[in-house]
Amino acid sequence: MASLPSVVVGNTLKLESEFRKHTSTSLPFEKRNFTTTHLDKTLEPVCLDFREALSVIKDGPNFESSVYAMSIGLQVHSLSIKLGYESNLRVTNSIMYLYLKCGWISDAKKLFDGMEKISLITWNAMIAGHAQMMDIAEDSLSAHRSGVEALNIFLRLNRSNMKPDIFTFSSILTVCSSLVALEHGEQVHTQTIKTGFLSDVVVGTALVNMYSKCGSIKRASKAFVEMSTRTMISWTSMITAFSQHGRSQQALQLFEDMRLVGVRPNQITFVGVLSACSHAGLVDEALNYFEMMKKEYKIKPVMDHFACLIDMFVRLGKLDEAFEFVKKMDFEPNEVIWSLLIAGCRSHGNLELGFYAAEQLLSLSPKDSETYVMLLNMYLSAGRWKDVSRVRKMMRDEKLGKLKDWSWISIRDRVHSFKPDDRSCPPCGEVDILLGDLLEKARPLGYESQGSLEVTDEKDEETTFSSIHHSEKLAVAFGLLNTPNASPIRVMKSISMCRDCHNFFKFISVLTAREIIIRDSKRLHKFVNGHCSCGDFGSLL
DNA sequence: TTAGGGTTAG
Repeated sequence: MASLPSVVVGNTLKLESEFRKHTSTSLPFEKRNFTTTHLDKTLEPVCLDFREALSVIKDGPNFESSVYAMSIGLQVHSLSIKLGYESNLRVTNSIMYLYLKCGWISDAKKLFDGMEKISLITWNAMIAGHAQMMDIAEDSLSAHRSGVEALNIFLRLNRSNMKPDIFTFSSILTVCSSLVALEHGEQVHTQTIKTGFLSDVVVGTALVNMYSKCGSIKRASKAFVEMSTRTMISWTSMITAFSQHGRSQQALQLFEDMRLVGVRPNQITFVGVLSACSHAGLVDEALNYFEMMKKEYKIKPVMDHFACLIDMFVRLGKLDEAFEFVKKMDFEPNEVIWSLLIAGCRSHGNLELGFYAAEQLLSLSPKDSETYVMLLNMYLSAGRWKDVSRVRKMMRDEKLGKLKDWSWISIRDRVHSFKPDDRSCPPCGEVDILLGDLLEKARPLGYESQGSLEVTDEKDEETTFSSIHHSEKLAVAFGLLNTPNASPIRVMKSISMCRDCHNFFKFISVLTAREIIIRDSKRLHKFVNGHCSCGDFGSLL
């Protein structure tokens, strides 16, 4: 293998500093003084040490800058071919990571398919790259597709003559968590035991996270206890896991244990801690930890921390205090903060504050379909027709269509998808019969179908209709029919659950004596014996 | 001497 050019004509550092200058700014993307021509000029005299240049590009702090970095990446790629490094695995693998990180999936595939020889790192790049695609995907649908593709690549790797390593395992476990694919995750767990890679702290942490995200707090906790070493991230994962499962006391206890053994928490740890307080309505504790974070650990609060605190006040119905906190922030509230307040105002009947928050939210020109639908529902139920048509017009202007309601359930080696308007998906007859049957049984127990508001894309008018065919209902029914009695049902959903479905699953969990775990676009819902781990709060459509 | 992996609220 030819060695890489270590003598740099021009200056790699120059490229680095230019790149940093344009990406570390807090200016909104469109206001940055940043042009490709400018970068071309920077790049021109640079005959690169490819690794260094690429690592600079890949570490771009956000998606937009990464996309811009592609203009450099492409040039580096073609330069690498011109200079004869096409078959240099280190170079090619780096370029693969770059493409995948920037979301250029087809280019990565083209590169992968065209490579004469590949190494384990190439496989790992493809898997980790698809895993990261899940995070930057525009919607849950494409995120899900990336995840499934990552699983397929992992299967292909297993069938090849190469063996996965710690990097493969940690990536694929993350994919399993995002897909709520417990059975795949369990298989990977077994593999990590057989290969001895489970002792790796990153693999162990990924395993904790996988079990938690798949709804099994018991096994997450077991995996955590069995780790021989733990990093701050391992502790944070477990704290967050307890918090997400509504086990606030355990989350806080674990945080104290973490401090006791001298592991320093970070910003993300405190998000877990504060959200645990929020779930349990522990106002004093939350405020104490907030102070501790600032004073003892010198961690600057970010929007996420405020969101936890505001969420806490909103849950308790203390809307004025929530608003006070919003005013106290050093920065402008974002879409999430206003949405929290609006949801709170709706459930606690404080419409005036809700309308005020809605105006603030609209002035941020949100791009998220779900936000618009939430606003639309709010105005509709208040009979504010002027506002209804205003929001509709904004949605038209933003070219936002109907919410894409998809759900997935992973059973054994297969992932099954469901969408409400597709009556051709898996055996629909049986699913319909079961749903009808459950509906009949739920009514005497007190279930009332509420119907739900939805926005149609073509006719530009809302219709109220039964939510009986919402995708997660189909997926859960399919799961009930195709898994052993008493085993939990795990479903992933592309958008927020609606109130009606949320209510319905409580009854189903009683009627079928099953745990029903649904991860929607917002959070984890675990229905056990008529109750949901979200405490019936949270942004339901 | 190596390109690569794990944690964030609603």
